[in-house]
Amino acid sequence: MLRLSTKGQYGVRAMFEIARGISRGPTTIKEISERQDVSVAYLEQILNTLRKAGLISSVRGPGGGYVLSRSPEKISIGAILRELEGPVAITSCLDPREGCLRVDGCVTHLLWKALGENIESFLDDMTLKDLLEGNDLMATQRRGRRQPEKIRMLHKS
Amino acid sequence: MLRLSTKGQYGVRAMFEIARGISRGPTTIKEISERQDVSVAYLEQILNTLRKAGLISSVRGPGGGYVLSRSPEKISIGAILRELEGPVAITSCLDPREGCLRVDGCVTHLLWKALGENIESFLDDMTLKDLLEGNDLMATQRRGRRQPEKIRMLHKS
DNA sequence: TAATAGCCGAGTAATTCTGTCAAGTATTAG
DNA sequence: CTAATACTTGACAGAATTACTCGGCTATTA
Repeated sequence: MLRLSTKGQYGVRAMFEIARGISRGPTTIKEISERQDVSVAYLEQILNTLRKAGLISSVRGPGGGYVLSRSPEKISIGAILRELEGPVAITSCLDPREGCLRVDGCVTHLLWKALGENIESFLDDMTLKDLLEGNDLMATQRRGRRQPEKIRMLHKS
Repeated sequence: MLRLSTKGQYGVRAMFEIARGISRGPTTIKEISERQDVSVAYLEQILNTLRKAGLISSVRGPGGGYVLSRSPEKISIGAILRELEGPVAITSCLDPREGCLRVDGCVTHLLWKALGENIESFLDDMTLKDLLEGNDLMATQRRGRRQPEKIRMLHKS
């Protein structure tokens, strides 16, 4: 229940790769493809959407690739997913692009709305920076470093 | 993004109708169909699943219908949805019925897991009783009654 | 000017969703 | 006992969505 499409998942993983490569300059589709095991053709489609949305920008020609349009802590997971999969909308009723006929007097409507807001605030609060820190942590956790705030939650299990 | 299937939605609405009809005895599929505007044939499928799961029980023959197997506050929305749509699993990786190859060292895995747990606790905490109270509230809210706890959240907008 | 790298639109196979349909079985009122 | 009521079950099918692929193009730079 409530599954995310591969497009959204791959999109987040691609953005993570671009963020991770910041110091090395633009990251190519080919690199992302190899590191995240997603086809080049599919990534083209995904990254194109994200570029048009202004989350990343591209550099063409040799030495080119993709770079983040702003710093990792300013790019939320929610922002990425919204571009690739549309707004959080548990039911079609709650999709601003569709609309609902029987809103009034519908308890379940309120229920789904509250759930949607819950999810959205989770996703909007989590950023690429958090993913980067979570990744650092996983790589070094045996050495007992200080754990970044939000990532601790990600590690309770 | 993250849409619930109609099966799950109708299932919750059907359970709400059965809960609402408690004082009148068994609720028939036909009644649910009329009140919630869902076809009888589709409801048969849905209610059958819920019956096999032990959430409702059926009474056959004239005067029959469906009744809750336990009291409304003991039936969570999460329990209903899990029967109709399987466990919360943002990605196939997190579906216990499937499994994941690349769990280790995958930050996004932790992210989706945390989101899933968040959603699940929301759904497991919300029960049919809350829906009933929310409904009462909507019917009488102009008269300034005391608002049940959880429903207040459902009314912040 | 050739190689690199992104840009773009169309198309398609597979899967999932959203139901319908037909033919039962159990129960009870009369 | 029988007719009407209601739930039970399995199969199936059309529509929509997903998850991609493919072919050809444009921009940049070494």
